[in-house]
Amino acid sequence: MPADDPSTPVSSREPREPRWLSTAERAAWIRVVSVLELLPGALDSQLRRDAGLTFFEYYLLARLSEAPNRVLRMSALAHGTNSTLPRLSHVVRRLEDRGLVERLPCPGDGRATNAHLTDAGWDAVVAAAPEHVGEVRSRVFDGLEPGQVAQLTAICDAVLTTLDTEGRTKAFDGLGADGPTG
Amino acid sequence: MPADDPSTPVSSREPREPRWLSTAERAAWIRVVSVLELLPGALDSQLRRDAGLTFFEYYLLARLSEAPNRVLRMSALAHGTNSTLPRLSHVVRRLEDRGLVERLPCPGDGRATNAHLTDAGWDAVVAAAPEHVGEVRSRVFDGLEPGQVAQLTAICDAVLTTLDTEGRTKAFDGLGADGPTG
DNA sequence: CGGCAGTGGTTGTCGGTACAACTATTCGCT
DNA sequence: AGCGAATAGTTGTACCGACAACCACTGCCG
Repeated sequence: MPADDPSTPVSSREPREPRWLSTAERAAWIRVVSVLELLPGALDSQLRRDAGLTFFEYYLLARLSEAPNRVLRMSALAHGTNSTLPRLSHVVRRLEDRGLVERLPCPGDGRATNAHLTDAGWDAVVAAAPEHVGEVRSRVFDGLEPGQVAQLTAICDAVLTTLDTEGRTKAFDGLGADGPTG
Repeated sequence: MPADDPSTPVSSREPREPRWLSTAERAAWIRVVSVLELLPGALDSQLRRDAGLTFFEYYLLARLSEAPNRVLRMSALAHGTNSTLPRLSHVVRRLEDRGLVERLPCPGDGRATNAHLTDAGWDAVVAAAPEHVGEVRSRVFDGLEPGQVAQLTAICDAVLTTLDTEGRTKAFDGLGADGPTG
């Protein structure tokens, strides 16, 4: 319990300890925190309202829709959605109950499970996509100038370097899942 | 249910419907989504591990620590944390159980409640701050060049324009809460 | 070919958030 | 005054995600 002067707000103390945030960094951070708090909620509620899907569910289905044969191993899907296997397992079970996805044992590796996007699942993503993309546009890109899009890409790449221990962001390099090779 | 060619991934179809994302926007968006997914988790787990606090709880306490007399009305606090009153009410109750915050009826407006940061609460934020700031640095700012910090600020401001229906980001302009004026 | 570490997934439980009622106080209007 | 509308918070429920324990299969190594 440091006995610092209690009349001074925590976050604006002098950098006696090295490495407090600079004024410019603080200004940026406050805004980043707001975006982290508000943007997921906005995306979630639009998708919920218009498609009955979570933001996470939507991206899961979208990932599957892009995969060869619309099939991906659970671990590859977890990787591709920046998620964990336990979380994914729960979500996929719910989606399976709704008929949007089905789980098949992976031929060639008895441990693995393949997730397959059903026709109903495909229809659901296709139906949800236009409005979702519209939301992303109106919430994010409409306010940005072209140069800022590139800046944003570079900034996120820099952040993901320390955050994304694997190369999750890098496309699914043909990690096709219908074969045993995995 | 559009009957689009099922062999084409949803997200790379031609812009027959206006307003699909451009290639550059898509590149940016994929990264933004990853950050939205990974960063909160990283911040949460560091704070949980080192201070027993949620990211949200930490920011709530930090906001209170910056307020005059360390007091804020619930609605002002909800506003300042980009949150809702129901959520805040639950969180504050838990923090009150832990002795970090106390709730007092607001003199002058019988409907309102003032949240007050206790000494224990102050100590908790002060103790948690250095490591949390270190985490923010290492996760976000260490990878950025000075120019990118300003870019990030501008980009978030643009996004928050459509997201932040009120001027939440703008500092608590002396919305002091110990008086009835609110 | 038999044990054993490592990999791939699933399940159980708990904490946290959203959403929808519901209560209590204040404000506006006549 | 006094009634209705609006404001400020709280509570209840249901769902989602984190974490830890657990099971099943594979692959290696003697």
